[in-house]
Amino acid sequence: MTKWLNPDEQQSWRSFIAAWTLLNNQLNFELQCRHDLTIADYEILVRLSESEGKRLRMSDLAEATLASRSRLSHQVGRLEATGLLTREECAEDRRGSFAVLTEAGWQALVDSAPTHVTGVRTHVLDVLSKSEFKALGDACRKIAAAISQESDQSLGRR
Amino acid sequence: MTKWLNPDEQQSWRSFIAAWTLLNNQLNFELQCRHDLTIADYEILVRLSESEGKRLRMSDLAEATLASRSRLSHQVGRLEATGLLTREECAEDRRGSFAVLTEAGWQALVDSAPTHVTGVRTHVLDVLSKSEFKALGDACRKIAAAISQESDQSLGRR
DNA sequence: CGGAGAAAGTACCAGATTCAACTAATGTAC
DNA sequence: GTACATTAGTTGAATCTGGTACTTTCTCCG
Repeated sequence: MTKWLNPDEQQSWRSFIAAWTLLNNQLNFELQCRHDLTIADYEILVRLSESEGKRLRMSDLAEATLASRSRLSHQVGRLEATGLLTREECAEDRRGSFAVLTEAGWQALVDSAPTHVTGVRTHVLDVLSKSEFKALGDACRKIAAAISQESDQSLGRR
Repeated sequence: MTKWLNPDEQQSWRSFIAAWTLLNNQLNFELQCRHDLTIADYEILVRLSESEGKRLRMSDLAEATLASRSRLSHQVGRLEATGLLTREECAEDRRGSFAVLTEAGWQALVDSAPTHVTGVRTHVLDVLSKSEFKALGDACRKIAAAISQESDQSLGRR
């Protein structure tokens, strides 16, 4: 028998959905308006910028950004078309390829990061106390960990 | 000058993104697998089911589900095609129309709700203590409220 | 070795989402 | 009451996403 959510739980759950949706829309809007980048683009640039040699294997990048391989492939294609990154083939594993940040990509990130970070600060950090934000982070860490772990298990069970 | 996120803040922020993304994927997967509904479909059915006469004006439904009008219009079209709801014209305002839950739509909701609620419980409520979940809800409420309020203001400023 | 199976990526296709343009009805101001 | 701006909602094209099938390369094990 299903145990339903009580009204409080329901409301919290809906707030979670609303917070994420509104936040994502807003941050995306700001980024797109001022720098012609989507959040997804931005995430990719960030991950590459943080990596050794400003490059990552496609799969690693997909995993880091929680995108499907297919989606990432399309997206990298687009970013390559606009010149923010390039693909390079991988010497050790000739099936593989790297996405590599170009100078233009790095510059795009440098330009857009202040917008994004300021957005996150304004809409999240400034709205919460330190402990509230920490609690949010902790809860989300647990949720993410639980799902990741579970899907590892079901993969293992195959 | 931009004030960057420190590593802890960064990590919490990324957990928030990860939690939402993984959760959404997972819940969507469960719903789609077993009931051939997306989360978005489900949300629409829920909102209609909660409304007077199991009907809502398109704009109200769009607002409730945080969807754009265009998106909602397409989506309602699809749900109409599968028979889960119908459109009815609005007598008071002849520009307007209602989305109305059909018997089949109600049944689809009755069937799928246990899957969804169980999913939310398993992946969220069971993973957190009562107070952790409450903290999550409270933080999200504040975030959502802040963004809504801000965009109201900027609308007002027009 | 060599053959079966797994992994990395891409390509293709179908479905979803956005954007801008559009129709039709309503509201408002003179 | 007629013209202008607003609002409700839809439409179609362009873009984005996700699933699956496919190619190439690697790995493992006999």
